[in-house]
Amino acid sequence: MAAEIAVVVNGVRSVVPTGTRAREVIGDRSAVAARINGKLSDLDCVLEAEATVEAVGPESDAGLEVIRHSTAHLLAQAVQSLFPGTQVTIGPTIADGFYYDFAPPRPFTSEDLPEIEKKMRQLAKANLKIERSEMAREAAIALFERMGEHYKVEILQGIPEARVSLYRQGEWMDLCRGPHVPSTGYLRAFKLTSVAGAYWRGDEHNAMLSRIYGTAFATKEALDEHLRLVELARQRDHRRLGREMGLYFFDAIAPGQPFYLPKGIVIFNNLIDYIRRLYRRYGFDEVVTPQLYRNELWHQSGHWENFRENMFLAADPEAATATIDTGAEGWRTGYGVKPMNCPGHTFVYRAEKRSYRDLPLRFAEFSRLHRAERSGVLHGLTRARVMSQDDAHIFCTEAQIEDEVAMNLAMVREVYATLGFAQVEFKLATMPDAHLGSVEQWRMSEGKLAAALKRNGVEFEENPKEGAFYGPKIEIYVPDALKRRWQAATIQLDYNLPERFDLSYTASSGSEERPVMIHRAILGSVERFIGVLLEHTGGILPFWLAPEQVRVLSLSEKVEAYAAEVAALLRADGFRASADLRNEKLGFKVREGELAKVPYMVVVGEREAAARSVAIRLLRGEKNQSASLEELRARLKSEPLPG
RNA sequence: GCCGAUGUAGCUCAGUCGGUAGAGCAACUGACUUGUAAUCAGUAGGUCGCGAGUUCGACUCUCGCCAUCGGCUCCA
Repeated sequence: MAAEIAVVVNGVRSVVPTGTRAREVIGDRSAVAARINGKLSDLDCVLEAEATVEAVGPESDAGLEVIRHSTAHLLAQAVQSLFPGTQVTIGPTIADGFYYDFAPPRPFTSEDLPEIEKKMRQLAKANLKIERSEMAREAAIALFERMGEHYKVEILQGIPEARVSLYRQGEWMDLCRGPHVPSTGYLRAFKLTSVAGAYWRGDEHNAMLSRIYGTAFATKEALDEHLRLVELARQRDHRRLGREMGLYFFDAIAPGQPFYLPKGIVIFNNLIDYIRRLYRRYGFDEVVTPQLYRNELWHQSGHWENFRENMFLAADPEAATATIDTGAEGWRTGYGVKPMNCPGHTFVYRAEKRSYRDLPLRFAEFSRLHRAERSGVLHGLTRARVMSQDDAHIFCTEAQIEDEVAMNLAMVREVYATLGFAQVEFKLATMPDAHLGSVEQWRMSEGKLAAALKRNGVEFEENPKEGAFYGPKIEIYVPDALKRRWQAATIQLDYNLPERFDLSYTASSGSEERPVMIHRAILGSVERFIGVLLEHTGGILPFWLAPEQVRVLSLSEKVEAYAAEVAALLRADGFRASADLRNEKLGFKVREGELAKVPYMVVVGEREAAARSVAIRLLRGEKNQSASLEELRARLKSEPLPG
């Protein structure tokens, strides 16, 4: 081995003795880790050959990740010292922090967090050195076996490498790939945020572990700023906005189902009207099919087998035995409320003899769908038990698939751009392990979806094995205020349903062929979309969607009649206008208008009444533009209506 | 469904050791006649989520159920 090696540190070349540690060649004392030949490593990593070394600062993405990962270890150390008998499992970093899953004698509660956090601070203050070591995998298994860490043993048994790395800080140690900060003193700004249950390895058949979430930053200031932003995001929660803006509410009498108030349904209806206008342009035909079907339908469609747990079922009161699922033929007497429109649409398809000249056929429907969601998953409008989708089923030939998917993607892009969603995530969900059809057919359909995506020039990632069992799909995700991702739009290929319902069309050759079905929704669930849209906009909706578009504020009793006349005039023009004639000061009325997020406030006092004019105040305080009544009406009429 | 937490007036929340409840906003009434994010005063409003149990006595302690919140699993 050479006595000296050449290193390039942050772009500067030098020669150091072999065995020098990365920390020694990096001058920067604030560094939390090193990048050696591009690989993230500990600062104590020994340099044994020529290397390029870069400092990883605490504020960089990689540095933050190291800090968070090390903080997760600190958490585990604190927990094991406070709660003997607790086993550790895994503790990864996540988008804004980290978590650690434990198997404790009793589950943790949020009341345990302050004590754990206090212990973490003590351990951080002790500035324990964090040391890496390696050992043979078998030796590590024996070691953790002795320590009673059965989950770690299970993890080790799944690791292919012969040698594994361990990290020790003080008396405590953990199996870990690293890297970590050099000592616990580097961890200064962290906070434990919540506790939750989580299944071991994410499988609900496994044991329920106790998970603790936390976050960590390079500085106290960055941590405080993050906590402040989280708090601001909470105020955008659509459940809060829905109540504050008087849009909808929920009641225990109908779990998971919104009561839309007059203002809320305005948003709902205008979104649907917008999609309807697009349907005229894109060539869709709207239909309405039944809500309640004999269970025979669900047997034929496969929903009985695959979706029954999520369906609301009802007995037939006229049946001799009014049961739902008892006895061999019991199901025939029952009904099921539709959770999807697709089976109904196959009946629309079958209503006539179809030929290749008819295709593609595009049937759209906005009917309400009901799904018996498990109680723990409900989440305001974004996860409800009733929803209306801007649903459509396209029946086409194999050769038409790519064009159809590309056309629907264009529609998706138009809608999301119009509604102001700049960062939409596209995913291509591919063949799952349990699937119908041949691998070749799957790869071909996936290729068609990918080609349609590329034709639209959108970036997308694969979502491996996440396709439906009957075909691949394109999923479109949008984030809520807390950056949780919700699936909105979807485009799915389906070879199964046409088969089950024996659909066919006459080809030009005269032979009977099987059409392909494409399920697609642009907004997805209109409920979910409204929820995400409210969080995205903070409730400040575009003019065409605003429940109340104009509010006329009267300055005193003397101008009551004029204010009412202005509002009536605007209503006659078709605007959603109201007048606030209450005996209150202007400042109070303006405040309420702001809180209600009315885009136009129109102030009228004696000056305006005399001149038959108004003072326009836009939302967010852009104020005081005097205008004649005609100017106001012209201005409102120039507000764009999309589609 | 699972883990943890929460549930008090329309909304947001206090309520100590077990002795049958309080504020602000909203509502209603009145005064004020208002110029761009909260005028003042008064009045009314509660089976303390629901049901059992312990106790002389339960908003408070115990159990069950329901709903909600944060996660997990599932999913649009």
